[in-house]
Amino acid sequence: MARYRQIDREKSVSETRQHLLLAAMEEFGQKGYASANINRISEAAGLAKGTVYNYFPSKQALLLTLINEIGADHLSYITGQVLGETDAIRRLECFYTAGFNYVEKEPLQARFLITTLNSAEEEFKLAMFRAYQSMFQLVSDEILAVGVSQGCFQVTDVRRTAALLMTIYLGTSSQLDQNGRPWLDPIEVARFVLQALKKDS
Amino acid sequence: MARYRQIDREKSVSETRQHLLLAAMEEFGQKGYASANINRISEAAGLAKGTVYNYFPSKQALLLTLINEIGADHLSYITGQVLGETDAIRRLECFYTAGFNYVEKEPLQARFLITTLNSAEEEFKLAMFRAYQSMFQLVSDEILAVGVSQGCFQVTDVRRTAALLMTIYLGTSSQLDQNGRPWLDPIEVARFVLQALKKDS
Amino acid sequence: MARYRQIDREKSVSETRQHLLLAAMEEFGQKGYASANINRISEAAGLAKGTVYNYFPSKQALLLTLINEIGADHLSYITGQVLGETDAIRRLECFYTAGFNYVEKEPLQARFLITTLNSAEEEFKLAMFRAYQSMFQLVSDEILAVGVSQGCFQVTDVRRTAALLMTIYLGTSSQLDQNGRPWLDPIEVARFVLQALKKDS
Amino acid sequence: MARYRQIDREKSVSETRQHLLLAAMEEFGQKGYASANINRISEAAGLAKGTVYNYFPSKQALLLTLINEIGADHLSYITGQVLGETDAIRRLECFYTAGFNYVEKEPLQARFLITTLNSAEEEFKLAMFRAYQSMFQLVSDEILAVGVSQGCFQVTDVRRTAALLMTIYLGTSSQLDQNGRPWLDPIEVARFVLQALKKDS
DNA sequence: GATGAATGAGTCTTCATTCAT
DNA sequence: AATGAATGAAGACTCATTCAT
Repeated sequence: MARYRQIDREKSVSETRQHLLLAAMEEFGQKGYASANINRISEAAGLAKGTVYNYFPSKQALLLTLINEIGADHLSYITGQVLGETDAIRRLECFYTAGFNYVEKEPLQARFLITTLNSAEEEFKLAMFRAYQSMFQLVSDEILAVGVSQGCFQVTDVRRTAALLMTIYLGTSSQLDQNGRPWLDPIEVARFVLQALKKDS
Repeated sequence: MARYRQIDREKSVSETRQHLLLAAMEEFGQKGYASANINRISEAAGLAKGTVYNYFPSKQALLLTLINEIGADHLSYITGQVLGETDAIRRLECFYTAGFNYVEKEPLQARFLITTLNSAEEEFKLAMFRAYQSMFQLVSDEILAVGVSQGCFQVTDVRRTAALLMTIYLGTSSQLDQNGRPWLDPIEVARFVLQALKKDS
Repeated sequence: MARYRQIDREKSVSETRQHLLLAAMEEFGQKGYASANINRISEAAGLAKGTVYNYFPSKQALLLTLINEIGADHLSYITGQVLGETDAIRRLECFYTAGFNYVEKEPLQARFLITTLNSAEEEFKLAMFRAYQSMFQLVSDEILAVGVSQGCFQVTDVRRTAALLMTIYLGTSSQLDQNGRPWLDPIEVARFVLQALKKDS
Repeated sequence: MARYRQIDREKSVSETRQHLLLAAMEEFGQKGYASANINRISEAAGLAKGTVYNYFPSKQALLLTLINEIGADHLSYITGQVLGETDAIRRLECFYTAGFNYVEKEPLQARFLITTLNSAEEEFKLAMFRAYQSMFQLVSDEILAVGVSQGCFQVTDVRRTAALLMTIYLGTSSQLDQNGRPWLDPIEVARFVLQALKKDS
């Protein structure tokens, strides 16, 4: 019963998987989990309806895979840049700059992450939080705590402040203009935050 | 076949409408638009399946009505309190305090607003933005601009800063703990923001 | 979106339910659980595809309902007739006669019961056994035990013998000819069994 | 893309076929035709998904092959033992004993046969009947007719009685306990039947 | 012969919506 | 106004089968 389309045979299994993940990322990012359509994902990846299920056992599993893979990508992108600096102030600037860069460089990934983070489904929100635990650590341990010990930040509660900084990052970086580019400026945001954190002299 | 409930007839039309809106608010707030279920809403309102359609022409219209009604409620709550103050700094504090109070006082409304604001469906996000236009005006005209003219805030771009303050409000007030109460403290948040805005002297 | 067929409004809810059960009985009886098609059932009942789900929450629940309802019907039919006799020999004859009559009178029910009893799905077989527990009791307590105490049967193990008699009933009554009528004769079967049970004098 | 397993090449074509038949027998025996899964069969046989189709043109053909092969095996096992006896009474005892032995010795085969015989699909039931034609002949010609001519059985209708004896065999031998062993005792069953058949003296 | 990725028809199930009562 | 039975489009998922390698 199975009739083959003129398959480009240069497409390897892992490439197909990547195409599916890409298509799924777009679909989930655009529609959210509940409205995402699995058949559309297969077809957007150039495959037949049921083919996603050769790669992922369920819609849910597909989303969870994406959360982990893209979350890790996002994280390593930001972590890499932040830890490239030693000065806490530069690290904080870098956090916002890298974060906004990610949105510009990988708008689909960014959109997916924001949509999923804001998803109404508790389960996926939780998975996102788990995936972002390390980013929270980054902000609290490698930026705030370092800034305090370097004497440039004044922070009463590191965890709450870290939560605030992440909230600001997530909120501002997801405000996009018509063209899907961030509307605010990471430098401005960083300046705002630094002003709030800086030690009164 | 339709038999009337022998219900005390004190339930007026507008009360029924309110029950529906209440039930819908909970459902949409909990599940999001796509996963919300119209039957569940009817039943939670103590009505039969089809009755919602006597009040609202579609699921979509129901949500849009809610966005406008609850948005307006939220807005007037905050506006009322903010404009009760004259000092810009007090207004800003009041903005965050009132905002957080709203979440504690009307958790269902707040949850609905957050969920809808974060909804994946562009249409509803837009409706929310329209409904929140006035809140944006409040922050930029009645808080920031006033603070600048009172000489206590230093702001380079009022609109962007207003966007930032609203982002901070929306982000922080939606971080709830296990019990559904805000995790961060509005005073702390206000202090953070004031620190960032205050004029170097 | 719902467009109505020219509904015969004389059809009450419970009639619809009965139509569905009837259609389901035929479908399950003919195809077995796994191959039965829920949409076909709705349509055979003169309803639209999804309508079964207004009456039964799932394919499985529909089958279980049938097992219980038809099982009880079958049981009461046979029990009624058997207990109408007092003599154990007459009761045994009556057991087979009534059983075969049921097959002729209610061929669809009978077919459903046989198919389900032989179903490959453990779950449904179990439900059938539960539903038939009482028939087993009937054979062992009201036929065999009575026959022993009346001195006309000689039985070493009542339970095993009851199992054998039920096996014979189920096996012979499900052997149908081209026209769907039992091929063997209940009287003959009863004579065979009586011969095997009768006390050597 | 196809890489050969570095498997010792002692596995001949016919061995592979046997593995497939074995795996299929288990699957069909456990799940029935409709719920049986061809992929699971391939995998249980240690082969890739598509490989079944090098041996059998379709799921259906695979089942039909099994019916014939296992039916023949079953038949020859029983026939061999029955015809080893000359006395009709011994033959009848032997029929049940051998039959029950088969269930204990080859539980998978037996389960397959029972499941298929009870299958809801007419087609397969028919194939089973064809495969069992000879067993029916055995009972009627080599047991009953012989018994009659030896003067030890009294039978009015040989064909119907043969059908009854087979029904009893199939019904009793498929009643298994928790451990998958026959619950009834072939000797008891044979005694029951002999009692029913024996000539009144 | 063996492989397994791809196919796509088919099935259960959900649910917004309609409308006769 | 309220009811709720009926509708049917839509979507997640299964799986027998094909065929390029």
